[in-house]
Amino acid sequence: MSHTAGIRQAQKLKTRQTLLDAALGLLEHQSLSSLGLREVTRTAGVTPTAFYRHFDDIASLGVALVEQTLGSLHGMIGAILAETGDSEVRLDRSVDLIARHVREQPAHFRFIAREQHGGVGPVREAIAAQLRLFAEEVAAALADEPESRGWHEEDLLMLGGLYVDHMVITASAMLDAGPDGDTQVARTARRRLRLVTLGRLHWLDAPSPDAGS
Amino acid sequence: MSHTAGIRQAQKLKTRQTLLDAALGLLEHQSLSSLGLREVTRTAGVTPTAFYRHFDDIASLGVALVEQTLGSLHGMIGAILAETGDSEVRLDRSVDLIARHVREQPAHFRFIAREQHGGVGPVREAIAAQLRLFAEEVAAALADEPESRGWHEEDLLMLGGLYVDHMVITASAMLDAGPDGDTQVARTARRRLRLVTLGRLHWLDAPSPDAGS
DNA sequence: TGTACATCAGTGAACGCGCGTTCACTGATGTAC
DNA sequence: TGTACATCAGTGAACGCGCGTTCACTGATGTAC
Repeated sequence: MSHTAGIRQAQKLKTRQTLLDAALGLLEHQSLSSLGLREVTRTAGVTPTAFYRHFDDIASLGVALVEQTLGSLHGMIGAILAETGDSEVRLDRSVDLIARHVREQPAHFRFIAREQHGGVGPVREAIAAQLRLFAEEVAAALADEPESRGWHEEDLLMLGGLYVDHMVITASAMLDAGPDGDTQVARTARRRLRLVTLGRLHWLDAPSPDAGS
Repeated sequence: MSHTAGIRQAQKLKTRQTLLDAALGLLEHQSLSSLGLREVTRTAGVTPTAFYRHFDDIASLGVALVEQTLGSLHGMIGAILAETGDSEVRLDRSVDLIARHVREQPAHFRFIAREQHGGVGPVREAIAAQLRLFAEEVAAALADEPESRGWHEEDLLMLGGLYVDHMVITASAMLDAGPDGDTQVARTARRRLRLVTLGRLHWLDAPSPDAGS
């Protein structure tokens, strides 16, 4: 049986997490492809060889980091989608929520923004897959709203992707702006969202050019 | 005087360009921060030490690459903005133009997308500065259109930035999709642009929440 | 035009260094009886 | 509960390798007279 904690297993997981945390910290000022195995283990306080007990190489540590990092953001997406009330208020709250998360865990957002188009293939693919899931989640939530009556599924997915991409862009812009520029970035982000929302409300007014083909 | 070609200077510029081209080629499959000086000179066919006759280090080669790469894209922005006619047609043409440029010089777009949030500070800043310029160019062009009557300058800049960001996102998505997925990406990109354009047309219908403060 | 000297882009050898990976190991944890 | 053996997370020494950077150099190009 294995219902006990398992001291060995617990220690192993702890070391693994230490390695992931060390890597995430280092990645705040460099990209994954320039991150060294020895650099990570040095920061984590373990021997270089210990690394191989947990990951094949830096790339697979990167993939694990993607899953952990974007997993922690699922809660955020949920919170945004659960918002109700006036659309203007919801919009403000969404931007505030992103801003708060970015301030609370900047390293996570920095990592995703940096590696989304970075030099490590498997990591890029892992991020793309997760963001696609997010877009689908958002699309599904949008589908339940009255404003989405009559929308094609493809268009809902397009809109979901638009929102997710803008979430990433906004987060990244906030990181670049620093704590002082936050307000201005949030202000612009809110306007962009408002414009997209306006487009959404008038989507069905316009004839769809390729509806018949 | 120096109105003559200057054989020495011409040769130096040629070598410099060879280094830049070699680097751009290598950057198709890795990021700048993992690019080695020796790797570049080996590909360019010169001695490692020759590198220092042209650049202080890899980072400053990166900055030079940004200027050259985004310089070549100014023409594209101009071409898109010069389009006239039905808004639906303009929109299609814009996406086609991006698609063509991405197919013709994938390495340039890949480099910008990758290093926009990459690990090399000076390069990140150079890209951000250039994209800001692009956004201002677009905003200025939008200001001349009848649809922009009554718009605040700040909102025009917001819209310009929105278009530029989407250009980058679209280009990046096309690179990821490869030649087969191009059509689908272009299709989604067109819909996103249409939605943004719809939002634009109804921007002044809605009351601006912070107009009075 | 011809000569004598200066410049300087690119060379080639050399350096010290940190890297990723291997290997045999140690000792705490887990398991069978 | 106690003992004897198995497992395996983490150690520490060692390796070969490519890196960025230095230095004195060479020889074609540029310049002054």
